[in-house]
Amino acid sequence: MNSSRPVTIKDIARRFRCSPSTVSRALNDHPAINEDTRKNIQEYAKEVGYQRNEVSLSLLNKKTASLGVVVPTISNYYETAVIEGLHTVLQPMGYTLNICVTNESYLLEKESLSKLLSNRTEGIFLSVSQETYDAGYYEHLENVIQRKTPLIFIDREYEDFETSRATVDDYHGAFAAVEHLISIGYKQIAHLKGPNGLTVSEQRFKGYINCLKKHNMPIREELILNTNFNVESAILPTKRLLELASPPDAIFGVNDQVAIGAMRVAKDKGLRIPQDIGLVGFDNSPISAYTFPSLTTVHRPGRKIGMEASRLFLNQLNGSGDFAPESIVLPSELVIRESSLRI
Amino acid sequence: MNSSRPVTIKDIARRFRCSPSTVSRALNDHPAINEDTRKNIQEYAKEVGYQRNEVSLSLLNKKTASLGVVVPTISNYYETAVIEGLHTVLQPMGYTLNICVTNESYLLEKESLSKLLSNRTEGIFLSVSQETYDAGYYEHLENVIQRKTPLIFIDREYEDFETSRATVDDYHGAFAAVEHLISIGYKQIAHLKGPNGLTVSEQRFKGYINCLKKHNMPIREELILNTNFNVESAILPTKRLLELASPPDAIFGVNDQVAIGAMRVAKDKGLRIPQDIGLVGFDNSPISAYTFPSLTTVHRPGRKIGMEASRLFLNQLNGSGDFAPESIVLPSELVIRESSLRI
DNA sequence: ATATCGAATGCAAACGTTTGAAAAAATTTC
DNA sequence: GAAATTTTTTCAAACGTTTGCATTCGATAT
Repeated sequence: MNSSRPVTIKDIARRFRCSPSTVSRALNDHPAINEDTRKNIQEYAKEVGYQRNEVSLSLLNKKTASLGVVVPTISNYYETAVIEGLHTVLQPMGYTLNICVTNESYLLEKESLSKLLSNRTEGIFLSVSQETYDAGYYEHLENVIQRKTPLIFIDREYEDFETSRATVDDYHGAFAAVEHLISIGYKQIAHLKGPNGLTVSEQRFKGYINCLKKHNMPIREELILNTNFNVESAILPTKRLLELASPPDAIFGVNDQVAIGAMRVAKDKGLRIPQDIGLVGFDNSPISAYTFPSLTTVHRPGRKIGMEASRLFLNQLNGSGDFAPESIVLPSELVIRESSLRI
Repeated sequence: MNSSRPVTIKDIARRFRCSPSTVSRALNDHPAINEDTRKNIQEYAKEVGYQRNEVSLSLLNKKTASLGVVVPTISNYYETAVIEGLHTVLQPMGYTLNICVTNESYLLEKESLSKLLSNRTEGIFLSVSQETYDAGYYEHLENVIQRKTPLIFIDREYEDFETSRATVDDYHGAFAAVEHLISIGYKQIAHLKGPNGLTVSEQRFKGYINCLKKHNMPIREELILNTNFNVESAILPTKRLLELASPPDAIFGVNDQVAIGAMRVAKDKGLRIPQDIGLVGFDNSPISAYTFPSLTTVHRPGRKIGMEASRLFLNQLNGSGDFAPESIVLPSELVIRESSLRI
């Protein structure tokens, strides 16, 4: 029972009738320690499985080597890709990642951040939740900034903070996607938009609109409907689109999930893709290459985003006092597959 | 610059010319504190954004409220589902999850565990890496057990440890999958096996073998090839299978990824699925429902596994001294789709 | 024999918080 | 106005580790 208490430096000191300082120095190969003492102590420590209590060190040095990652969800491919990217860079540097999932809830986001600050996390990667944006609150962020804890926005962001951020060029990706549909010859292009207010949604929406404008195509309000980033949320809106008197001949979904939902509905209605209706998604999730027909989409480099975000964090950390926030915008890339290739 | 140092209880005490104890008690609504004092201190604390240093508390109470999750990867659907399940139960209880990715490497696994122990993590969920099993080392685990840190195995496990574990009934899932193929009328059923040694691989393999035996079907060694759980690793083995003088008329893949890899190769060879060759996977990952044809598979309840594992952890934590490890085995369930439905 | 030096070790403070026990202050009682 | 009582506050130790400075102990040089 008692054996479960971890061995401390004091325990070892008692055993050798010496002071904790000596043990500490012996374990850390301090030169001023007698060779024999050092060897004996190190051997004994190994034998009893001594493991330095990093908590006490954290307190002493005010360094925790832990970072917070606050994301709306981890069940999407993209988010895990980002986390993997963060991991790739930061785990080898000794950082520990504390993953917090907000489920798109403002309250959970607030609590997560508060918890991370209490735990003296050394940096926070944040992709804000949908509710947060809707609510328009950002006191919980003020808090982080006041602490001068490096805060890196990932993808979803607030425009009005002096922080670093890593985002994908959603605007041009969307623009390219829609332009591709136009070039194929689609005339009535609908958009299944993401939730209002989020930068991601709005940028893609803007790309859609501006591309239509550029090509002098009419913007039909009834062809723009909101969805929620997941498959289910696309079902009803797509049905409504296809039941219109003048239905669209192509749909640009805010992400792959939504496009796949639309694909389902279209197939159920007996429409042929891409002959009767063209489809484009966004994300280039692995699944998009295996749907039937395979889905034209816009590649979003999640792993790279994670790695870039790490870099931004490290820059801010090592930056001397006069730190200037950086914004990294990675290009997105159109991936043309079958779902839009009407000949 | 200086403003970034977090406000401490001592700072507040100085401000009110009182002792830290008073501040601490005031903040914690201790009854023995004067109402006015309490209010003033609380107000001021809020104003300056005081946030309790949990690190110091961890040291004092020997409780860190953090748990380790050590997994080979997070880029598969199943793993993230498990993590989500863990999250669902444990985040509301105030636990923080430290995710460590081993990339199937023994060394990384060892280091991760060591780090988690040093950080005085209160429990560890472990899905052992492939290399670890191959190497046969388990000293790093002895260490965890010696510390009496609750260790919960997830899916991949060692047989010979007295720990709790949550696994899916791979054996019967595989058995059902193969039996389904047989019932449809497939005669030459190949198996793309996972890496040798891992329980997951071996159980599914055993299900495959025993089902063939039960139905008096010959076991052809050349129809059993190893893969690595990912799409790419299935390509070559499948090619070899299809180039045999007497090729299989069905393939049971160790997971969906592998089955999808096989599907790719089969289609490239001009084979029709399920008419010319039947395919079954394992996992019921979201992608499996959207491949063409959709993939027959075995559902593996990742979220549930995560939640059950949490329960096991909590049991062990709250259990009085005489703790007996539990093994939870969740049933897997055959999901029949198009890839095996030859009429 | 004593001063000097170098090597090895110990002391004490610090990180931020909580908490039982003691002390101080305020209030009540006679 | 003093004693008793209650309310409020402070003291000190503890958690585990590191580290500048002081100390001790031999040994060497004078």
